[in-house]
Amino acid sequence: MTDGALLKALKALAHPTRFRMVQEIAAAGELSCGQLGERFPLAQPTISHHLKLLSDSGVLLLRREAQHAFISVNRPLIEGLLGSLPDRLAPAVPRSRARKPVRKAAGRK
Amino acid sequence: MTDGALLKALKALAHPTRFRMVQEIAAAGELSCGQLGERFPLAQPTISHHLKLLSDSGVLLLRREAQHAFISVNRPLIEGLLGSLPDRLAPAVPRSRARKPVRKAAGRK
DNA sequence: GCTATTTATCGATATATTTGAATACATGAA
DNA sequence: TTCATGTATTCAAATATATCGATAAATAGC
Repeated sequence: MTDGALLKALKALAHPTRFRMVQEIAAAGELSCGQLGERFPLAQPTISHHLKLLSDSGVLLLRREAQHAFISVNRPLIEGLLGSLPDRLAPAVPRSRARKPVRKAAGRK
Repeated sequence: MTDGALLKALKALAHPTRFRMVQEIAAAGELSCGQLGERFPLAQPTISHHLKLLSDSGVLLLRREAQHAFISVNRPLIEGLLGSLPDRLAPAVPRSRARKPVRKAAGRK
């Protein structure tokens, strides 16, 4: 996979309101949009917009029930994709030129 | 520490050009601004601006020598601060209400 | 059907970010 | 000092993002 998905998630998280939204939801387990909105001094359309960015990037999950939308954090993505950030950004030291090929699996493509 | 520094680093990384800049520098070990600039179809002031954001956030380190500036990645920050992202965002499951207080250190505040 | 509730979308405005041309700054060499 | 090189800053324009009021859409209850 390319870095596209990771970049999208980073972009979604790189805003103080959205970052905190994820923290609140993680702490609560699951919240409705309205319940989340009560915790921020922002208009409802603004909350809705931020939630859209977060779920479009995969950071949050939406569960729909009647006219409610319940949101939770996508833990696998947070631990997997975001956890891989250091490695994707700056893979351990590639040293001069790998001391031994370590038998790379058959070569790329 | 608050999440301020982390947010700043995320913001710096959440741009395709800057993300790739860090990758290039990580792969090369150390590059001058000019050498880095050759790898991107952007004007020199633009490169300089992106590098400023990245070093202001601590992701890159600048070493100055004569009229050159050599840049490298701040690996401790990448592994430490960025590595802590999943935990800072969504600290492991707080379960219903902690099965046993585990003796919380004296209570908050 | 109508009404209330909850969330999403549209449209406009305010603010922030990205970009590059021109220019300044810093340093080494002549 | 003057010139050349490499990097930073200033300024302005283009683009993107954040915000909110108004309104739409979906749905439950009547």
